[in-house]
Amino acid sequence: MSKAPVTIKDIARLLGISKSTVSRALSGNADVNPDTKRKVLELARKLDYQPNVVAVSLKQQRTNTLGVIIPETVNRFFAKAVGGIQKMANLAGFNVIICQSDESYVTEKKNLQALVSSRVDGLLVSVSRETDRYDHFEAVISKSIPLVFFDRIVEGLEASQVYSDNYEVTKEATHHLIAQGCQRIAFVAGPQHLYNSRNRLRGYLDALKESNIPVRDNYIIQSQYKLDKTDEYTRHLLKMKERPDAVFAINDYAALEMMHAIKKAGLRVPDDIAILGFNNENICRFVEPALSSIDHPAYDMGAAAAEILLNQVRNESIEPVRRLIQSRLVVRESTHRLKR
Amino acid sequence: MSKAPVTIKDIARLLGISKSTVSRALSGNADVNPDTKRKVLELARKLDYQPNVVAVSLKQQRTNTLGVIIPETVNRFFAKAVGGIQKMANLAGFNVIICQSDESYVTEKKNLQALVSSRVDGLLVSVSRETDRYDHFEAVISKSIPLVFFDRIVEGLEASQVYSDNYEVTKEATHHLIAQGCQRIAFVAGPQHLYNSRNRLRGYLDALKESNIPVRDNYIIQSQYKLDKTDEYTRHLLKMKERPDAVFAINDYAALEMMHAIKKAGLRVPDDIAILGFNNENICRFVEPALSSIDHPAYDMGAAAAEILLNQVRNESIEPVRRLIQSRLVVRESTHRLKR
DNA sequence: GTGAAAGCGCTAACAA
DNA sequence: TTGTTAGCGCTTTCAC
Repeated sequence: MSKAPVTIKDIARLLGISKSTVSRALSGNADVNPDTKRKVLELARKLDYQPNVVAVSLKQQRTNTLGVIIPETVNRFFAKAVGGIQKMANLAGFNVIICQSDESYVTEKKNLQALVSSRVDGLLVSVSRETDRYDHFEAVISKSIPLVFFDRIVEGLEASQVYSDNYEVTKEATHHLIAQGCQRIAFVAGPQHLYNSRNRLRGYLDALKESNIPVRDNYIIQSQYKLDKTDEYTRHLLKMKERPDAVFAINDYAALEMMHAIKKAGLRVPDDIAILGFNNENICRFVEPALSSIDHPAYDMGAAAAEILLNQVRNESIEPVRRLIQSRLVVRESTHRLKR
Repeated sequence: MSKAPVTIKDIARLLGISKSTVSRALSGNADVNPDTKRKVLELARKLDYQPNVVAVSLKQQRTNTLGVIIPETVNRFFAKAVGGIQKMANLAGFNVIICQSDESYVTEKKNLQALVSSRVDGLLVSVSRETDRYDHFEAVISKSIPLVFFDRIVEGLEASQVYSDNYEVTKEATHHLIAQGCQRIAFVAGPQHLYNSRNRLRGYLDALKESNIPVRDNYIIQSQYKLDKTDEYTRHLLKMKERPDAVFAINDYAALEMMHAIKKAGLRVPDDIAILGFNNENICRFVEPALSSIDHPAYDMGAAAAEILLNQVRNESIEPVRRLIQSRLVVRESTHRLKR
């Protein structure tokens, strides 16, 4: 039912000129008789002519489009990062296609192929939790398609990386808990094939070591892949003989869920158990006690990644770049113990 | 620097056959000598051939792509709706391009033009808060591009709509507050040119009317466009001579912020002031008191909208459809008063 | 300043 | 079963 869209051919026919002239008039970067140009622009506007970017893309061998793969849009961190990406891309006149891997390697690989097939000019990727092999990225790199990882980065590939200092900030946060008098600090760790999860765990362990606090394996909880087991962890932790006096949660929502359970169990936060979140969602400020957390500038990471990618796309030089974006510890009530 | 991607021409040359044969072998829906076919597929895999969908799109005059315009990805409601859209689209072999209007009419219009220029096969739109005229949508409709509005719908256009019963559920929720003994119910209303905001306000007003509770204008707060004035509203409400005994917030985050301020002011929720949110975020369950809210099935709305659109795209019939998705009131502690 | 023609990668009607 | 050809909408070289 769809009417055929207006093309330069239509305009040319109606004006009795050739389509090359119409093209030139429309693009504006070639000499065209001002009078002809005016007529063309007028008619184009009147017919609501929209250039067919599909045709332009085919001709130019570039789509002015960036492909993005993130684990999930409902994850606020990535939603914000996408905001930064889109901002930068649009400023540069680029479109953005967003795919979700749903934390699945298989889906991530399919997304990648779809984006390559769509001939995006470059790729921005935050890998899925499940991804522990990188053949699909290697294929992209061998095609010389510019690729920038952000946040959930992959090491050892010829690709740029925008990442935050998970190691440093986690170490700092652990020291902060220790300074509050906490000695039995539980830590919920993510999958260890992920760069970020590894660094967080390292930061935690090194902080303990630096403070001569023995590491106890049963305080380290290995979070599962997909299932949300926060409920289970919490019960497990509360039942321990030597109950932890602090918990480093895997994110803010898990922290709040834990806090809820702890309070239900008749314990006080932070005096019995201090809680630390991850991501510094808005909501941290509005709960009681207000939740301490670690702030990652998601928007900035997305923007930085897009900036690097756009540079590579335009310069045709894809020399890998590494950019660190600073995270920071935000101390609120949930980890602020009054000194005794 | 980017290497030229492998094309069917390359495969044809390497195999000493014509590119039409390669095309046929690859597409699989034409008679090709099984032996030739095998050779083609083998070489294609070996060279990691990815069909150029740009060329296919130009040829076929359809892109197998849906365009989506939402106000913001950081809004969880839309993030979830996008999840539903992508699921349906991918099942049907369609890609999705997502644009954010940032709640701006101008950006929305630009997004729309970009998507039309990209020759998407259909459009899914939730209008920006600022949008109060619809010329840009009319232009799309006059081009016979299938268009489905979801959640933030527009009335009076030849387009399909997927919406939730804001009127009914708001009325029900208001009656619930009244049943709890609330008589002075404050209501934070959204911009009245928006269909949803209008219906919510209507629901609230009609409930009061049905219960013979006089409407008091100063209990109705007109929320501003962009600025988050929750802080200001709350102080204003708390300072009133006849302080409200219930507040209908504009969303869950605003509700939590209000709850926080109310508690800080030494008042109890729900006994002094009951609070009702909107959207039923996960977090509602983990705050104290747990927040009553209204649940909108965002994912389902997105999925339903995509389903309708895909139908129209495939059938070439764009007879507008209206689909209602049920919302529901979720009562928790923040509006549950013990009867005296 | 303008037009004719070629070609981007692919599909499909037609011919062989 | 296969090859030839035309053409999707656009840009760009070349010639005038």
